[in-house]
Amino acid sequence: MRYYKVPGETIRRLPTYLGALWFLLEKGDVTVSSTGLAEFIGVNPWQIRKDFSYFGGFGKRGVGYDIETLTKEIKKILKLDVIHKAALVGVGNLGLAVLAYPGFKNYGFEIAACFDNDPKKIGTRINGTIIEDVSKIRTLGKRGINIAVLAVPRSVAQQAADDLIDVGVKGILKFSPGYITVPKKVKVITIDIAMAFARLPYYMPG
Amino acid sequence: MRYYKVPGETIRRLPTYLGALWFLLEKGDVTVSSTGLAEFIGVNPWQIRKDFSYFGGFGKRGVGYDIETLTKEIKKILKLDVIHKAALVGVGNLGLAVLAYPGFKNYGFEIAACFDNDPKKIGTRINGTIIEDVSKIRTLGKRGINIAVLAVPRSVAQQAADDLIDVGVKGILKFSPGYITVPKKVKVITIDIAMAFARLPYYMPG
DNA sequence: CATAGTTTGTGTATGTGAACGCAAGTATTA
DNA sequence: TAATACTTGCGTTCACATACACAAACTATG
Repeated sequence: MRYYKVPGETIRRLPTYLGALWFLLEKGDVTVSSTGLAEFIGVNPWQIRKDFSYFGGFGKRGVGYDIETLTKEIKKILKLDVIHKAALVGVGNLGLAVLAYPGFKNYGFEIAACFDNDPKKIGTRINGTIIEDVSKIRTLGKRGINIAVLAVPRSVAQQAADDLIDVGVKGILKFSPGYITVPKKVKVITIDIAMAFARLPYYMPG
Repeated sequence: MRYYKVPGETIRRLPTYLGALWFLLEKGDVTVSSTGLAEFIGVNPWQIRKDFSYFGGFGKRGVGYDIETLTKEIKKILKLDVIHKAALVGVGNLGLAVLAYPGFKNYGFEIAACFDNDPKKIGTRINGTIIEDVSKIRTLGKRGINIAVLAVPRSVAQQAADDLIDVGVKGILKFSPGYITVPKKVKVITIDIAMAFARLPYYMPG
């Protein structure tokens, strides 16, 4: 492991590789070449090899990559080799979709707490977790949760984020549009669906 | 307008600017400087000026940018100055969230058709549109719809995309994980929630 | 054991985007 | 009108990411 200076783009691609590897593993494959993996994902083979080389290289020349080993190594790099407990704030349509999303478990995430401010929802059980009042966010610190999914309207996103950070949350996946201010040591990744959508017409012919 | 060679990253940022401008307009502001807009969004002022300069520059030196004019210009660049009818394929949790998402209208999108393969859902009305059987996708061509949101499981994503492209869809916003093959003239933007999530632990301290 | 055929790992060239600085234009004030 | 303060537009420099080529390492085969 060199970890010398890993490009952000490489980190962005690692989860993609992971997803593809699971698929191949399920299919019964044992090893895969950079070429095979590349055309499965839709990128160039040398891109894949270069990405892995930042961490020392996981393959065997003349053979390829052992899928199981490679999976483990990538998980280790991304710190996904331990279970991460996450909290969901905002159990609206989007929040429900997140709860039902099958992909999270694969990556080692477990939604261990849900919060909402709608009295009608509070107390109901969904997917095995009881929806709590947002005021209970401050109990999170003791529950070993340091990741949160923010699926609330823009107007309350900053407040919710502040509360989460207060109790030790270090990473936030935010679905609300707009910019929020957070301390440097907190990582926020924003998915703005409408904004992704808005780029489509530009690239469409006609 | 020079349109000489616009970086993809610039196009990626334009919707963000649009979102911020709406907010400022609602607040009652009339003009905004690159510095003001920058700190509102969380980027550098020269980034914003550079981005606009690719299109010829919309501001007035010593004053700033007229918010209303700027909004119109950005919409024109992104081809958002006309209403785009879109189809939703897959009315699961995520599909419902998309339907309920308030942001789309702002950008000029209208979900004009919904499809699912669940007999229990077909025929029911949601947000003003009736859910149709996926076999009805082939009627889309006559309805002037050339954009689609794909919120189906990975296993049927390729098939659904093929069907959509057959009837003239040119742009797809895909939520399913995995890679799909499409003709060059079709633009696919993928949002893989789990994958975005998977990057978080890497950037978190501890 | 030698040879042919694969496939990785990585140094380098090329391309693309971000950061910066500054001239040029605009408003304001005296 | 002149001077000052402000803000844009854009050329240039620097940093990062991709594309590529090729030596090194491994397998298979006769």
